[in-house]
Amino acid sequence: MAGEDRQDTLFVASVEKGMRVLAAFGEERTELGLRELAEAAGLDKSATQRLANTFHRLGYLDKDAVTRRYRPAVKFLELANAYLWSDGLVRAAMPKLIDLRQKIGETVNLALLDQDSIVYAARLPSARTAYAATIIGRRAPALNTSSGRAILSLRDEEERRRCVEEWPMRRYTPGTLMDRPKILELINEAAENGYSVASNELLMNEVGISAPIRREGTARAAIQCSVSGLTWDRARLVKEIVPYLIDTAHSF
Amino acid sequence: MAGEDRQDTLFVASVEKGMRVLAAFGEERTELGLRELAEAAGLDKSATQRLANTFHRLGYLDKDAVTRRYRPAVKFLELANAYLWSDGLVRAAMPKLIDLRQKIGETVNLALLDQDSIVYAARLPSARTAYAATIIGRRAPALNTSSGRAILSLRDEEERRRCVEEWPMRRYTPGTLMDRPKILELINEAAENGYSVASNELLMNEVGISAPIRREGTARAAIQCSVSGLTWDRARLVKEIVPYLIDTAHSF
DNA sequence: AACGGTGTATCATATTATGATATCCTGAAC
DNA sequence: GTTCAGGATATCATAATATGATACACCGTT
Repeated sequence: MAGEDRQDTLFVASVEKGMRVLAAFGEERTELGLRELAEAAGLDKSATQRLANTFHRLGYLDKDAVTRRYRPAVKFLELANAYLWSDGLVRAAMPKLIDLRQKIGETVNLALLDQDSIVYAARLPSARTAYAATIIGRRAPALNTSSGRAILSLRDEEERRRCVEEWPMRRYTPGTLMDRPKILELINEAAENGYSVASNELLMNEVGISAPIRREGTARAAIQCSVSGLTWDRARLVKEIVPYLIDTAHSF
Repeated sequence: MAGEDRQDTLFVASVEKGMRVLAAFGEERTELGLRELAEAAGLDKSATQRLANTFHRLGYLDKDAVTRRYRPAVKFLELANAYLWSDGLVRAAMPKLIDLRQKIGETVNLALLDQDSIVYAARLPSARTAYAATIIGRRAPALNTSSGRAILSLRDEEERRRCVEEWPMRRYTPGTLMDRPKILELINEAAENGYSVASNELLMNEVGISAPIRREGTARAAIQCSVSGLTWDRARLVKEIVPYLIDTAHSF
């Protein structure tokens, strides 16, 4: 191939297609037939058939013998295990998260900043809550979470402003804050206080309080506590949770 | 291609090579240079270079700018998230695991049987423990775990015997039981009692107690409690943990 | 300064992955 | 019971890709 259509010989396009198949599954697509999978992955039907069959034979996708629909297999969890071993910050954080959850008796999570989102790498639920709030790997816009805002609060003002202007937002509840100036104000407030609070952003009646982890270079993680807005008010949070949260976040 | 070397047109070999690269990472290989990665994946150096570069561009591998070594990226967690949404049993189990952990105040896990191993799909640590015991995705031989034995206890005697004969074992501690007849005896005992106990198998001083989940067809999951062998004896376990464990396991 | 090992860049081409298409199967509608 | 539409499976000819080999650059060690 010549000119601008020259082949990129350091990129394996078949692998990219393959990963689009795996990435097609998620909260809203838990099992898919071939046609749906092709559509969700944006691929040709024949390619999807080959790729799905390949992943099935490799053990990454299960195929229902009756309905012929595909869904992720347990090997997906092994990939996550590899990540959890490779991230020194997650390894260092886990015992501290366990201690914190024991101490305050509420749900504790570890959020990592990844581009303009946060992704939960550890979830220590204290009591029953929505399933989405108990499993790792969930991604949410940084601007809409107390963790994202806490992490950004360690950036300088110019960069905070730029991030708030450019990064995406998403409404999860009627209470999700979509007002960018207000979000910037909350981030600046977090820079003052050392923690950030978000109410009803991802779940109704859920209050998230986060403190950024200061460790090695640009902050990319925060510890978050999650409590019920029905049983906690701001004063009580500041008194009973914030000191321990900040202590833990600063102990790295 | 003709004859027995005929191309398998439903299998994408490049994708298989790609997944070997991702699967090269794990507890003992948290970050790898190209040469190490090629060796671990059993691939040619050039192929490894292309595949690693591809995964890096797709966001699945991070590359250290200084050392040029690769390691898994956060997107691995998103793949796990997809699995956790797609497994109805894990979704159904989570609130029950949270309740059980609250009730007994000890670590609670959900183990899934996958071929001849168990893989942890949910981990609810109660107190500080080894990192390996707090993260999902870890795989262990079914025969060496209380969960594997509990699940097998629901199979008929003939199949139990066959599994104990054929499935692999692995020693983790000096206390890991490697005696197949003895393991079969413990599985039969679990069939009588409805739960299985394993001491010092994966970790020293750790006692695992598991009850199989009876739900839809062949049993493939168990709920496990993990306690310290230093503070619990068998009588106390039977009195204070087993009833709640079995109640939870039977509530599906 | 020399050398070995690792990572990067490039090459010619064999082989693979491709999109198109034919065929089969199944559930729904009539 | 028959027909039909849609989804899944199987197969094809070939364009394009992924390949292993190899040259080169760089860096740490001796």
